Amino acid sequence: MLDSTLDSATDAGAATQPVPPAGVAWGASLHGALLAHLRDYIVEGNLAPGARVPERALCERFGVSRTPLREALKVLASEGLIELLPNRGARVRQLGADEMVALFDVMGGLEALAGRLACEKITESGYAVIERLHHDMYAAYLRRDLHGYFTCNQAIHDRIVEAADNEPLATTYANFAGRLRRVRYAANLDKNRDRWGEAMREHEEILDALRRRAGPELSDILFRHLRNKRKAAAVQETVVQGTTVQGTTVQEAAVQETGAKETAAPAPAVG
Amino acid sequence: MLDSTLDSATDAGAATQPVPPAGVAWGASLHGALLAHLRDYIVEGNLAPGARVPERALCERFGVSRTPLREALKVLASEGLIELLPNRGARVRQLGADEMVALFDVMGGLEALAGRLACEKITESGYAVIERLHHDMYAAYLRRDLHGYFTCNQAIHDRIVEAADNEPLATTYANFAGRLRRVRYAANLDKNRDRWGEAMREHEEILDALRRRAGPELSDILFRHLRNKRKAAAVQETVVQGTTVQGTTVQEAAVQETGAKETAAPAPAVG
DNA sequence: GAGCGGAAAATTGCATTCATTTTTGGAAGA
DNA sequence: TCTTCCAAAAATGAATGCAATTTTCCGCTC
Repeated sequence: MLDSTLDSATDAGAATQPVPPAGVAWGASLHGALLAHLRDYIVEGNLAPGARVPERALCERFGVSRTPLREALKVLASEGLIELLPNRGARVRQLGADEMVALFDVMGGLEALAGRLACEKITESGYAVIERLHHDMYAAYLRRDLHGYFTCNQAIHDRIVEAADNEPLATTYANFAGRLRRVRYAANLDKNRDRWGEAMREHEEILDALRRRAGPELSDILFRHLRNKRKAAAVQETVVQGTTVQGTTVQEAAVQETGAKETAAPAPAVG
Repeated sequence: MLDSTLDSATDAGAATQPVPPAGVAWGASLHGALLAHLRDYIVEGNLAPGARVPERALCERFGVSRTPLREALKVLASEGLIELLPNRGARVRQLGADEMVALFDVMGGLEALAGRLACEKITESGYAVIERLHHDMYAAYLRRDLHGYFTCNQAIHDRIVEAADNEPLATTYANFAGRLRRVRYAANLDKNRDRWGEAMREHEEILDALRRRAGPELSDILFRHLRNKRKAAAVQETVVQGTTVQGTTVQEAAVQETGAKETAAPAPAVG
């Protein structure tokens, strides 16, 4: 059975990969549960980027034999989270700057699609929820509450994807979000007030287009929004180790292989 | 029944999944090779939709033991090609009408993204290739050459994705293309001349927008193009059994579980 | 003839085992 | 001291084995 130490490994309100990849009850089987746990384990940054994935150790940690673990590794490799080297096992995928740009663009394309579909399908109450989140976010912006801002921001984007009501889209979105999860942004909004204001204005446009159900327009805005987000973010891949955030807890920063250090709570996204 | 002129339209220039999912040399390992073979085997329709995936038989067919085969099945499940039922093995995923619509929309979103990125990155010579394909396609249209039309059409879309120069996008695109591969269209262009002309006009717009490097515009056109394609296609999921094309080799035909048999060739895409 | 147990057979899921490759560690030599 | 080489140890990739679940099939009952 799976070790209880992993139970708390899941992140706060993040869209890691909650969507069953194929409309199937994956969580039921040992394979599905192990896969989810292992994915979280890696996405959370418990393994340094570029580091080998230690089969033996993970087998003990998760209390399974190598067979199901290796199956999970193959799947994670197909998700792009790790890479398999012939006869050398698996390594945690390390993102170069260009790969990161590519992933960001795909995220932009997926959000653009989500926005367009959301305009077609969202209900009035669904819109109301997003509108309220938007106002909450604006309030957080006014009082310079980064954490509150981030939370609302992510919730808005997640709601848009949800409103698109497209299962493969949601799954794919979650996959790419997970891949980019370990990427932190050096230039967060503290140091980049201009971007913060700009992002806030973009969100005004987003809400407005959504209100008018202007699909193509919202689509375009969302893509540019993601583009600007990337451009504003001086990228830096870091490793967060130790206790994971659950609500209000603060993470410890542990340096691994990179000299980079991030003391504050994660600033997962700007914008 | 479908016209016999479409016989070879199956894997004309199709983008099944040639892109290595993670920039790794997958083909080198047995796992990678088996995965590719098995994916093709299913995508080609050798297993009926909804049918059980016979582990034992496939092990013999591919000459491997169950361990690597099961690993491949897990990956294919994560790709959405098959589904895993706890203690009941794998089944070939069967697409309902709504799921098909969802997949088509994602394809539209991915092509829209590809078009936008292509406008940013395509070279003049890259554009020239697409332009030539476009003219070839138009010629095929004029002489009512469905096969030629399909081939050029698919090549154009593939080239756009290629021009986007985004590896995760290409991989994801190939994945969804594979999922939709078994979906055939009852209302092909023979019976739907209106759609054919409309599709041709849309492609004129596509080329024009690409020539002007009008990213957002091309993005929008491509999404609508895919939408129209779906709407025009009376959908019907079929099983192609029997001879599969593998280079020049011809595989044996084996009827499995469904009496359904389709001798004529697939009409993979319209427009 | 249709519906219903129930045991045998097949299948699945996972652990274990084995051959091969890679990595490690240290001794020998420059 | 640094490099090179080689054997031991570890790790990987795949096959096999085994318990548990599911499916099949045959006889029985209604």
